[in-house]
Amino acid sequence: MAKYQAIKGTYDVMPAEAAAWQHVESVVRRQARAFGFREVRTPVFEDTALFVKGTGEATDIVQKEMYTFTDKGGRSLTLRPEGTPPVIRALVEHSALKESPCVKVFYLAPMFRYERPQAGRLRQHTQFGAEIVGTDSPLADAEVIALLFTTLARLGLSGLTLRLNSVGCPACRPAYRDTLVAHFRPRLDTLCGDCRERIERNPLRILDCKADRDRVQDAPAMTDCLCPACAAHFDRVKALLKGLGVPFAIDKTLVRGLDYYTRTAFEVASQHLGAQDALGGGGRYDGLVEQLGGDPAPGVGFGAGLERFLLAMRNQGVAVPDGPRPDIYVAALGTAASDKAAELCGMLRGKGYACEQDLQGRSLKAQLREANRINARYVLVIGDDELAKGAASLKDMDTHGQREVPFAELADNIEAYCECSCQG
RNA sequence: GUGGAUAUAGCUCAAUUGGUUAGAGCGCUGGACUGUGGCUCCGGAGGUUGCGGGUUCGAGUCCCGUUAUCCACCCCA
Repeated sequence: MAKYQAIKGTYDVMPAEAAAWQHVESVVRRQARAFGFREVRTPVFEDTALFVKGTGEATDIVQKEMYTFTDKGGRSLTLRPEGTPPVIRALVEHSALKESPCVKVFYLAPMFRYERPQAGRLRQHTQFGAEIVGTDSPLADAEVIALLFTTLARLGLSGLTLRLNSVGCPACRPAYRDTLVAHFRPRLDTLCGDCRERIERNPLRILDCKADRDRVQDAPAMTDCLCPACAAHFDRVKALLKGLGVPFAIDKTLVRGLDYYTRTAFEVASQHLGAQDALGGGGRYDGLVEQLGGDPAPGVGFGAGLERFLLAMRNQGVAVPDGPRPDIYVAALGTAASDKAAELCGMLRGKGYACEQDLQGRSLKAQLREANRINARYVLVIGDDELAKGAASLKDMDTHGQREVPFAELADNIEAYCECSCQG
C-alpha cells in the first residue's frame, strides 16, 4: 500500500479514465450551449456566511457537512458544498441582472461535503449545474428541466425517472404546513424518531422519510393546497414538459433538502445506480437573490453529479467514444537517428500532427509494439540506412504498407502521404 | 454519526481441517532469420499476504486492535 493516498472520499482521474470524462464534459458543454447557457466559474471557497444564509442554517449540509476553516486573516471560509449560492453571489456582485434582466448560466465544478462515502457519494464530487435568474416564467422551469433531461439522454442514459412536485410559496406553504402537522400530530407514535423531531423543525421533510414511507401515502399533498398563482404555475410547467416530450411523474413526497426552494421541485433518478440514485435535482428559488442581498429576483436551477453520470453509464454499458488517435509515431534506431527523429517530430507537430517518438532507446520491435499500443496511424522508421539515404520509411499501420519518403519531401508534402484524418 | 462486509503481484483472483521455496490469467518486459506491430510460442521481473500485537512447534489462514476500502442507514449529486 502506498504511503500516501488520496483523501477519503476523493479519487484520481487517471489517463485511462480521462477520455470518458472529456466525453461527458463535452456533451454537457455542447448541450448547455444549445440551450443558450453561458459558463460561470467561481472560486472553490467562499465566506462561510454565504452558505449559512443561502443554503440554509437548518439544512444537513450546513449543520454537519461543510469543510469550514479559518484562514490566517481570521476569516471563516468554506469549500463550496453546492453551486447555487456562489453563482447568485457572483451575479449580484457583478450586477449581472442590471445589464440583462434574465441571465442563463451553467457551471462544471467540484463540490465538497463531509459525508460518509458510498456508491455514488464522495467528499469531493463534480457538479454540472445551471441557473436561470430574473424570470418567474414556467418557461424557465421547463427549460432548465429539459436541459438536464436531454443532456442525460445525449449521454446515452436510459431508465431515467423525472420526479416532479411543487412545494408552494410563502403565500400557501404555511397553511399547508399547518395541515400537515395537524395530520401527523395524532399519529406521532407511529412515526420514526427522526420524524418526531421533524414535525417541530421541518414537517415537510417527514414526506420523504424512507422509514415512514407507508405512513406518508395518505397525508395531504402540497399540490392540493397550492395558492392559485402556484397552482397555475405548476400546471403550465407540466404542460410545457409534455409539449417538450419530457416524461415525468408527480411525486407529492418530493421535498428537497435545501431551504431556498419554492414552487417547482424536481429530481432525475437512474435505474442503473445504487441507493444514491439521483443523477441531479433542483427547483425554483424565488427568494434567494434577495436573501443574498440582491434586488429581489426569481430563479430556477439544478445541480447534477458527473460521477453519477459516469457510474450510470458504466453500469448501463454505454460505450464511450475513443479519443483521437495519434497520427505518427517515429521509431528510431541509434542515437543519430533518435536526434533526427526529434527534429522530424518537431517539424510535424509544427504542422499540426499528433506525433511522438521513443524516449528510452528501445528496440525497433518494442517501438512498433508501442506504436500499435497507442493506435498510431503511421510509423516513420529511421535507422542508419535511412540517414544515409536521406529518406524515412513511412509505414501505414492499418494497411501494413510501407514506402520510402525523402526527409525533404516529408517536410513539404506530408499531407499527400497521410491521407488520414490529420489536421494539417 | 450508526451498521455490515472486505483487505494476498500493477489489475482480477487462487492457496485442502493452520503445515515446506504463496500460484494463475491479464498487464509489463526480453526473445523466436543480430532493423518491423496486432496472433502464436518460449523466457524474465514483480508480493515483509494493509499495519501492529497475540495464540501455536508452525499463521495468508485463528483471536484482538488499528487503518483503509466497499455497501447500506442518514442525507444528497
